[in-house]
Amino acid sequence: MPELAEVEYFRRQWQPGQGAVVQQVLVHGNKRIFRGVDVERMQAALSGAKLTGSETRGKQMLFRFSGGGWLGIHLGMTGELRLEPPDYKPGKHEHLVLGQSRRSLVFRDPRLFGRVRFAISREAPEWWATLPPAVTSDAFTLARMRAILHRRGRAPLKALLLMQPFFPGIGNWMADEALWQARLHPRRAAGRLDEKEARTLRTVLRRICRTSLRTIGVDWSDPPEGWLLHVRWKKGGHCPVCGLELERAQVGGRTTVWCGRCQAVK
DNA sequence: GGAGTTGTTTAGGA
DNA sequence: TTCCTAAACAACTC
Repeated sequence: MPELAEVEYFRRQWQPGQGAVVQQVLVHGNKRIFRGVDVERMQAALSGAKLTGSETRGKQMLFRFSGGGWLGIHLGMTGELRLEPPDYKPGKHEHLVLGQSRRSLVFRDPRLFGRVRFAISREAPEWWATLPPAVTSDAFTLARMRAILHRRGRAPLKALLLMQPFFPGIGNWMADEALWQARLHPRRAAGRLDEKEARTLRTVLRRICRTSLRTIGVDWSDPPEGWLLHVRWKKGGHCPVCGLELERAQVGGRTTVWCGRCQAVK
């Protein structure tokens, strides 16, 4: 499920726990989810620590704790964060529960594609500090957009937009949405865009990120009418602009939806 | 029962 | 060396 805005939504779910002390840290099972983490050290460090802040970058989340603990969470394909009552006993797919006096902060992920990281340090850990600039940030300039298109010139646009080092937070539906709004065919080679198309793609990407953060990211409300998102899951869905039945095929290894008329190949 | 899934990592070939 | 693709990971729904 989670792309940029969904990740932000889930980060907010733990917001009521900010400022409160974690009394108990429950970890469920073996778990590839915790690969690379010294789980006992994490449990020791977070027990008695206060949750002091959190942020998202792309699909990554970081939770900061008193005592220098940093908890990184990636939701994978099916992860979610939620609140449950105090003394909550984790179910089968609930891998991490931070028990506070008034609530439990729960990380659930049935498919185990998610990932937990942990560090103790003064500054944010290296794997966090080195993440690329947000698509919505000032650093995501037109020059940067052009450089990315040039550097991965042979990649199909759809595959390029899914590369997290370049477009942090963009996932399958956002990539399709952006290409549809920019009227670009998903199989177009990145290096073949002209100046105007590159500018359009950047503008559209930034708007989609900002708008979905203000809707989905806040309360899971719907993005604007007329977005491809509202029809892309339905089989036999039609283009919101021209009404033509949408195309559907694998591009860049992922199911891709586009309009054969509005996004005609050049 | 089989196909498909809003993500990432890795192996292997070009 | 660099870049790209397909498979693997795992559990659920249709």
